[in-house]
Amino acid sequence: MAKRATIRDVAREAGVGVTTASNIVNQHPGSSYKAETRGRVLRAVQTLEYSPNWSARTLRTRQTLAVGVVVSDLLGNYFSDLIYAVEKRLDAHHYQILLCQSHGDPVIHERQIQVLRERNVDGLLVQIVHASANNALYRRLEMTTTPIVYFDSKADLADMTSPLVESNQPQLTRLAVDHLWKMGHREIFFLSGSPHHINARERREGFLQAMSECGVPSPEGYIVEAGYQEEHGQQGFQRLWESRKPFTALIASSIYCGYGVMGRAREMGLKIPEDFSLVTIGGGREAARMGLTDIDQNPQLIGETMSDLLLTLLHDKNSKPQANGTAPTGVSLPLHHRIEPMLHIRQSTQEPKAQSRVGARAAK
Amino acid sequence: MAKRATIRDVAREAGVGVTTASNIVNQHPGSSYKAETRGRVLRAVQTLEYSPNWSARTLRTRQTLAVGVVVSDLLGNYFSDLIYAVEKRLDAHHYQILLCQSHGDPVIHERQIQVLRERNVDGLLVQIVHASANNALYRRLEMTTTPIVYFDSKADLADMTSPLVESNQPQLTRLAVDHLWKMGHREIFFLSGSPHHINARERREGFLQAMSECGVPSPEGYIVEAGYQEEHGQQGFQRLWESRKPFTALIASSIYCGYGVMGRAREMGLKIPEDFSLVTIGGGREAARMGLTDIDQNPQLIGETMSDLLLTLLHDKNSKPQANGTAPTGVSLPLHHRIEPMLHIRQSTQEPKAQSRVGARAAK
DNA sequence: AGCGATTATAGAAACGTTTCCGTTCCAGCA
DNA sequence: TGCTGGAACGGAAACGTTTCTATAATCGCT
Repeated sequence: MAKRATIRDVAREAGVGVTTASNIVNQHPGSSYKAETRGRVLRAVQTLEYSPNWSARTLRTRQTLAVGVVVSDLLGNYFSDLIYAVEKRLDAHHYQILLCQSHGDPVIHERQIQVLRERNVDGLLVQIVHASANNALYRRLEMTTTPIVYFDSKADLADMTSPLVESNQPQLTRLAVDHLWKMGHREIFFLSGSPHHINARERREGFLQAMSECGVPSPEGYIVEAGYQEEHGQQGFQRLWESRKPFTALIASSIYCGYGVMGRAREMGLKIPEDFSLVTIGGGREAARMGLTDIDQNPQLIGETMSDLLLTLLHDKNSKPQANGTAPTGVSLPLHHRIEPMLHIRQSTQEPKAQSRVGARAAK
Repeated sequence: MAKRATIRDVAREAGVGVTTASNIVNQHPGSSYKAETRGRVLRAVQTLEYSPNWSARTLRTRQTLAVGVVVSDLLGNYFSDLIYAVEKRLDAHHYQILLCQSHGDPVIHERQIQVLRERNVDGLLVQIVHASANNALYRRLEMTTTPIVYFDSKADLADMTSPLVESNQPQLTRLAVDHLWKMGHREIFFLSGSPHHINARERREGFLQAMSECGVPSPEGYIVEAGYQEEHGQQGFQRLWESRKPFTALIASSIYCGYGVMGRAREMGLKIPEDFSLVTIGGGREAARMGLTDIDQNPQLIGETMSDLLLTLLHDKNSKPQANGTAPTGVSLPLHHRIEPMLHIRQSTQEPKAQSRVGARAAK
């Protein structure tokens, strides 16, 4: 291919100065040119198939119109839904997204962020993973002027200045409890995620509070340590089963956990929802397909919120305090955004039949 | 934040020339420096927290280490699996990926590619959508020196010079037919995708051939026009049902189509696999979860293949013929890569019981 | 006619690299 | 001693923009 035309070529072709060409091409505000000149330049652009060199432009303007997105993994549709929304939103504002996966490794996580910053991205969207292990990283990032929006979880940091978007974690379990309780369930067990995970702890809190408010004296007994994966669901269900505790409803920490429960239940000849009801958390479209009552985290809305926050940060750098110590001068936008989850009632929950308390029957 | 240090700052701090600093920082091959000088420079880099300005570097070297990925949509896990693999592979070679969605709109599709090219990406991975509508676009891209790997479908172009990776389309249906036939099924219907889609046509061909080879005289009668979405599955199944044709097995064009079938079947009181067997195409993990016998397109392998192809193109630009007309000088790599699908046998298929030919029973 | 104000245009600097090309220094050798 | 050649290093050009500053032209108005 012939060498790409430069702005100088355009200027020469149109018989104008390079400033003129540049201003006209970029529709520089506050510059006035005769229609005829403008026409000549535009025609030159056409004939030479000129398009500006992005590197040169960003070198000069220090604006890449790119934002980095760091996510642990793209597997599963939670993050792909989220990124779907982010891409759509940012694209509308002519921002490109640079996608990175950290595969759950704190070291890679940090490296990816580092690389993105060296690439001069205008902003970052980073999932918070291993809040404790990466604490130093997040603290360092806070010293930076790079606009950042975090998501999915909280960092251990006391005074964050960057906004954070996540699900209203306690509400996830609370919605599930309320739904089941209203249906008449009284023995509701929660197969919780790993206790190391702060989100899991919050969901646990939500569960305990909701149960308390319903009048359950010591709800702690209704928590089963499980995890987010299918095997955790299996193991958790197994343990619950062997404990002989009676139950009529289960809340699974994730849809995978839910699958584990369903698998074991089937093996044991138990039917859902006839023998017990099941609510999953964050199952998305997959839960819909499976007819599972589910608490929707609304990843799309999360993505949109993140994008909007980042866009305002990008648009008005002042909203983030500069690291040199001066106070924020712009509008201070709220830092912690909790996206409200939604309950989708489907076929995996129904009113309990008194005689079908699973554990009780097993204990007979 | 203080202004970022430049290579000149490093040079000054280390008391060397800027060339020296640059060479040492980049470990420029074929340059020899005293260990002591190297030490001084490296130390300066540390103290100044120097990291090179990416735009300036790119401007000079014309290498962005970025590749653009254009995909119709991130919804569903086919593409997220694919991109998961792509990101992983390219990241290992220090390439970043710029992600775009075209939302199935040919105009946006073209714009995205345009934008990416203007950003001087080193290469492109583009899904072929609307092969006919975008024909001119693909032809134009072929005139370009930008390394490109296409995927997911074929363009209508006669002489492509860029490699293309896709599933072995006919094999998708053939595998399904073979599996069902071996199990003893004889009345196998294919709920096909939209006939405008070239992939659907090829899958149809595969189906017809496979059926012929099994000895079915006129297999055309076993094709039901449906589509890829859930409602298409519903409608297709409905029509099949109303046609009263007997069948013992169905092949669904996609997992969504399969869901549609399952939904209607349930409403009609039909059980899978007792009343008829069902095979879906490209259901991935979701099919595994649902216990559906499925033809796996292996998106991960597709992603890896694409990445590897692009990497060789990037590494050895000669493998792509230059647009100036000279013949390709490098190794000519095969252009059309068909990834072999895999059959996963699960619970949605079983041997047919002679008395349960669905349509026949309905006709009684 | 003269003059400031506005409009229309251009030249050249600056952004931060990499790299071409050149210089210095010194050991080795005839 | 004079010369060669390689090792070690530095100056400055070039990449293609945007933008600062300057200049020529036009115009309204006294």
